[in-house]
Amino acid sequence: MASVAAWSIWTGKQQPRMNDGGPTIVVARPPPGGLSVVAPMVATPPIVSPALPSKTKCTDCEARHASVCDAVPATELARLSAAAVVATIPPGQRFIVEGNRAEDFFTLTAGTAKLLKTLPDGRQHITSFAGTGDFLGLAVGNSYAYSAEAVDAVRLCRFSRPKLRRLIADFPRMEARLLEITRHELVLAQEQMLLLGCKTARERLSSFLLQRAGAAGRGRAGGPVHVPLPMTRGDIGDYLGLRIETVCRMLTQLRQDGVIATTHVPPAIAIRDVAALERLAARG
Amino acid sequence: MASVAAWSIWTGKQQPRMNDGGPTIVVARPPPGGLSVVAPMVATPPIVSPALPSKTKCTDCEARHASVCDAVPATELARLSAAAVVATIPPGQRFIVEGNRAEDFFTLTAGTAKLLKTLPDGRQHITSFAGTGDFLGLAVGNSYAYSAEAVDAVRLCRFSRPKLRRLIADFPRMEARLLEITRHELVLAQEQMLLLGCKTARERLSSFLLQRAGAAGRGRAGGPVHVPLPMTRGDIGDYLGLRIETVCRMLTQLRQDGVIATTHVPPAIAIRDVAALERLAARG
DNA sequence: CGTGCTTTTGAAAATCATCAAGTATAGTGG
DNA sequence: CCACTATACTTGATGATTTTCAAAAGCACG
Repeated sequence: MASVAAWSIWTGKQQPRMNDGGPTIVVARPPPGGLSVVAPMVATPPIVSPALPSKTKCTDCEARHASVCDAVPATELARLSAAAVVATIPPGQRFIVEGNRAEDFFTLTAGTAKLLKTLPDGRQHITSFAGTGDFLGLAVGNSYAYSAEAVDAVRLCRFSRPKLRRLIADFPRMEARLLEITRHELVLAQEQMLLLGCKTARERLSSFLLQRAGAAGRGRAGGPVHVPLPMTRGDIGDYLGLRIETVCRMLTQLRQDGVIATTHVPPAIAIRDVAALERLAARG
Repeated sequence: MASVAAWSIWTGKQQPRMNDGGPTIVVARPPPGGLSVVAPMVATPPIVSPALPSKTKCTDCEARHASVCDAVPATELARLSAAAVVATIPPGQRFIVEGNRAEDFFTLTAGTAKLLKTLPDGRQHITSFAGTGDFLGLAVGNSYAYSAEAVDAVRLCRFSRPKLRRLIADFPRMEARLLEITRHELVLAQEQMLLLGCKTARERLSSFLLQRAGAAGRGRAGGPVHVPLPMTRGDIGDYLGLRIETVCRMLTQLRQDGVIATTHVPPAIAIRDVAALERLAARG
């Protein structure tokens, strides 16, 4: 369930720069919504940490067992809380910028974020949607390997690189957990490559909906499966290698075939015929 | 340089089944070439270990520093040699079958292998081409996550799961190295997703050739860059999400534009205008 | 009740896939 | 040494899926 997109904590300077107070910028109120599509590579990602007080306790965190934090013994959670800074990111805000220095790592505790890579001319591809428990901050060398942007309201814990390194040194199980999670992430990436390389538009959409259904929790037997879809059609397209219009058309088709039903508020779809969708996901 | 596609040594039964003599089948001579396209999921992968004697020493291995074996101190290489079984795989032979029990892990010491995932209806996607130093055997649970097939003559070292686990226990740096390599693999996978999701056929081909040029060693300054291409056009298509005919046409186009030249023997291309190819890889 | 954004639908265009055929290369056996 | 076969590669013609361009419809917000 918990996927990672983790991090190169050890890469780069072997000698950790300790007194690293950090250039992380904390902004009270970000420019509302408007983010240019073409990533402003120069912008330092503003981190918002309003509303929720930082003193939220790890002991109460419902994301704990789904995340890397699970590797910290319950008796030591105070250590973890001390190292983490809780923040809330408003929808649309980019909190990791590909190519920027990787100073921080994040664990999502609520909401959904999209992880994306951008081509020089502005085309972009969403490599995954991160949810509760996911660990973010994969870096190549000292730079983030991808950008991350809040889809809906996101709550997360921020760990500075030195503090995370320290935690891992103190709790070696964290390293094993990161490796495990990374392996899983790699398997998912390979499956996504299979989808992008082989599948038709309808197969992609069907696979995506089933994947979301799985991520949304164990599908209860019987009735229609309810699947939240906080991301836009454009996001879905960027994730599946399709244009927004194609996503729309395929959803319309599935709706007309009675396989799914859609709701605007909350943004979601209901899978009315799981078997049919599975058939479509595999054989078009 | 060394990529991994590594593997869930710890996943599954925590209790390692020690006296696991192993069902690994060793065949002196495999059926020549002919492998059905649709993977026979039932077949146990035959491992061929002819010609080269198993007593090849790790001390002499030119792949050592590019691989996970680099984590074993030079003074302890005898331990490593004792754990490894050297084998040679003839072109076309599948030595890892997706879905089969993951009993062994492999380090390539020579040649090129293709790692692929197959859809129930036979469509397949090559997730990567593995070369010297690469570590193979990524598993989900106890089953291999992908198949692997020799492209040209492949030499590799085979480690049984228990023996590798033991090595890692004895040389903890191996675990760190595996993590590092896996991170790198994940970054590459994300870049491939970007390619598959966004790029046009010509951009894909150009990117691929540049990638191969990089894998083939640091391009020397000046003259045309020589890039070995041991895989078939069909393989390239399966890797790039294109059909074989499209691969051909794009290569022809690049040739006619004077950007590359091709040779049949040895199978390779020469990049005559690196800058032009880079332009094509980014902006079509 | 406009304004702005996302979603949806339609029609035309384009890229890439499919179908088909022909060429080249290597290996085999007469 | 040369047919003969098998495989890989190449090219052409056609077609289909998906993209692009365009516009309208549905909602949210002030």
